[in-house]
Amino acid sequence: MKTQSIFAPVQIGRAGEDIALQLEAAILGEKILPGERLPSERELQTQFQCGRGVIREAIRALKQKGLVEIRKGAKGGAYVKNIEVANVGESLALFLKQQHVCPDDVAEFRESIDRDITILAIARGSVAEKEDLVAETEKLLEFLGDENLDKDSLARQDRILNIRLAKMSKNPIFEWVMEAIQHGFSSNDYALYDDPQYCRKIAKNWNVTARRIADNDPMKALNSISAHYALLQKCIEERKAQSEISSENNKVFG
Amino acid sequence: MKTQSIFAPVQIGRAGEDIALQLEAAILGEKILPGERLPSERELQTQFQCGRGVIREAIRALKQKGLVEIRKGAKGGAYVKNIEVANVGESLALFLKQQHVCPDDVAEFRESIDRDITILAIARGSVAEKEDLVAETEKLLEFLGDENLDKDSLARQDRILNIRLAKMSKNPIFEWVMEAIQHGFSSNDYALYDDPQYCRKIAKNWNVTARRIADNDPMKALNSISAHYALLQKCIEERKAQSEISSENNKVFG
DNA sequence: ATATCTTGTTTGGTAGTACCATTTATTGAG
DNA sequence: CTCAATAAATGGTACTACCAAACAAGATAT
Repeated sequence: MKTQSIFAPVQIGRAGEDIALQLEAAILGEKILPGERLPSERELQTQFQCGRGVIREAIRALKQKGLVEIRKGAKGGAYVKNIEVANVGESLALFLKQQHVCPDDVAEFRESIDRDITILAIARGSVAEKEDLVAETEKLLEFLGDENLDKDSLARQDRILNIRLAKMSKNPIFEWVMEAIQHGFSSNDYALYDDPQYCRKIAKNWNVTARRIADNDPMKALNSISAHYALLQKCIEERKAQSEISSENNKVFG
Repeated sequence: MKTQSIFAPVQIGRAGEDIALQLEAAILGEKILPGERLPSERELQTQFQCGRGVIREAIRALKQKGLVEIRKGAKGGAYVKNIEVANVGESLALFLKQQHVCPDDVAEFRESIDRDITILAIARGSVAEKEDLVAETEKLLEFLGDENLDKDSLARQDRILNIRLAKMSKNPIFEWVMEAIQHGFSSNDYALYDDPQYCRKIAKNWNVTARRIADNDPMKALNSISAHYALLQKCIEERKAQSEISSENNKVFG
């Protein structure tokens, strides 16, 4: 029960954000290392001299940012963890969704990035990595041989290839961007794998590209990359033409 | 107010997350448009049949994602807004910080993106835009002429130039990536502007690059871009050598 | 009649309590 | 020693009460 003197420090408004910032600073400043846990909510409540709700909101913010993982029960609490690319990807995906980004722009961007990555991968990837990449593309061809074309498997394998190639650039940012873009915009590729014809072409193209990378032939590899996206563009266009009829508006909550 | 039928009550654990997802879906599904507001916390409390704390946490999550903006007072509440690149940038910045991404990698990535953008900008930018870009670079040179080198002004102008160039690519994704990267990693550029010598070189380089873009000379323009990042790399290295001393460890909780 | 002040209402922000569900640690029976 | 019952720690939820800010409408002064 403090009588509000005029000199009283203003704790007004947004205490939760303050606390969140302090905790975030502590984590980023590595005062609390990944694997360790923050004090319990009730403990923080006494340390910060505030209600538990405020603490909860602060911790929730950290959780949303991917800085901590929350566990229940005894020995539970907010455990500091390493941020995963998925978090950034989610953020980007949300953004792309809300902005109604046109698929062509995404494809164009991906092609540019892919070309950049390919150049770096040829220059920096080890022989083993390059051979591995070729092997993975051959897995893709195998999937294709199966009778029941499993769309999910194909999409997953495509994703693996992209990430593996990105890793070979030895620059984590390219890897991140690739993950984020894939996370945010896999729908187009998915559509691509709906059509068995495109499917075959894409798989073959991947294989050729990988071989050219293994052969350290940048120019031809870039050609393959461009061909890949030319296919994707074509597929997008066809799909656009088709889906101009079906414009469903399903209400989610009724 | 006939918003009642939109949301469904929740029973099982993690009610807060459920609610956050429902609200998010409503926003992304454009049931609630930007500029409009969600029902008040107390209203949602009755609609979802739960405590107000849960509602608050859900709304806070939306706020953290940048989906809503919260205002106090009458006519206050959670107003839906368009997600800004800043949100993606923040998320990225956090990631880069915690992962200790090395500045060289960031510079390399930026150079790649810049080159991609430049090609597109030459191909798609209007004559007016190109001349405008040159004019902006000359502003940079003017700043340089002033006695009191205002670091902030220079950094801001540099940022403006990057964004303007990105805009000329006519692909919003490049623009966003550029914004995100700048937001997440401006410190290096800042360091660059600390040194008047680099400052002058960079400004001159910008001007040359802009002219080459205006002249529709891709190869020479790319050369300038590479020169720009060579300067940045050099600056980063020098800085790295200097700052190998400062390492403070302050404990927060005791 | 217009401008300004006062008051009331709405709404988010915070504090606090109580209770539940889950997880881990401890204890006691066999 | 093993395993089940119990206790303790901790997040999850509900509810209440009050504060602070923003806005609206009415009352008052000029």
